Amino acid sequence: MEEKLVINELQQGKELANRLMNNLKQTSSIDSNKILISEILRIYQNAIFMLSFNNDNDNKNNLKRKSEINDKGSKKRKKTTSENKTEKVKVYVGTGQDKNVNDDGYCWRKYGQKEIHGSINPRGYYRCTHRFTLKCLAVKQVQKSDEDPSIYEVKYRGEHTCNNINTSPSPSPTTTNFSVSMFEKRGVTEKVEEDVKPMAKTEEVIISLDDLENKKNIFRTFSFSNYEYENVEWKSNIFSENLEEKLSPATSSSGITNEIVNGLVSGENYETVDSYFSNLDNFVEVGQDWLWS
DNA sequence: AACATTTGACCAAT
DNA sequence: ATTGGTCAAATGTT
Repeated sequence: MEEKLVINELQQGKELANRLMNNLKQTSSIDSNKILISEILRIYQNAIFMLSFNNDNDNKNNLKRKSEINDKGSKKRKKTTSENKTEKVKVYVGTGQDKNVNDDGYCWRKYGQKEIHGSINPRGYYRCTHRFTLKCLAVKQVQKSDEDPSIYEVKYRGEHTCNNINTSPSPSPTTTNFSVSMFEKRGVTEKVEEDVKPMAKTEEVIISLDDLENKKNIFRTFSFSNYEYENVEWKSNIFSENLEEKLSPATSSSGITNEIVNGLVSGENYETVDSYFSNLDNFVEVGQDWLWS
């Protein structure tokens, strides 16, 4: 049924793209087009995201072996003893427009930063602010992608037991900024939805925003398949199909690009949306640079 | 004063 | 010896 979610996302993405194409032929408001493009980008990112997690599941057994063997060893790792063993990890990829990647509804406190071998960008380590007051053991790692500086890879580990005692009027615990991330760059900060809605002047835009709410719910309720915490680079887990590719990040990013382009291109007809956005690189560039500047 | 961040040291695993 | 994750003192911010 996760597959159905992906298909649903892609179908709606195509529908939105078609609508955008019609808008472009006529003289629609720029804002309305921007929102459509944002939605399309977000939908495809969601779909890619979902698919990549399915791939992780496929590889799960291969990756699992090592740590299981290790668990039988006599050595234990430090004080994490209590819940030790197989910790669950959630990973999500946000765009650079997630101006504040940390703003996921929880309060985090940075406790470390490391240069990672083979990576250009350092990895930041965050723990829940309520670690000591409420014994909330959730942690996360944030690392800017080397391949695409506009992408942040965030790895979550451990469950929040703090019930998210907010220090600020921010989203509910289950809300992520992912769904609305494309809108953030324009705005002044925090109140993303409120920044967007005032520009909902045309009917087109209003419909899009309604869709947006639906998408947010879909994405929010989509349950990513957790997988065991492994030594294999989690960044590559997201983008690679096989282990060989994981070891050569240079090829992996282009790998997924080609996959997606192949999926999008359905013919030579220039009038189709598919060919209009036949190159993902341009596609992404449109979303990130041309869109808001 | 009470937080948060930075950053080198420390530790476990390999 | 190397690496990734965490600690904690120093420093910064509110």
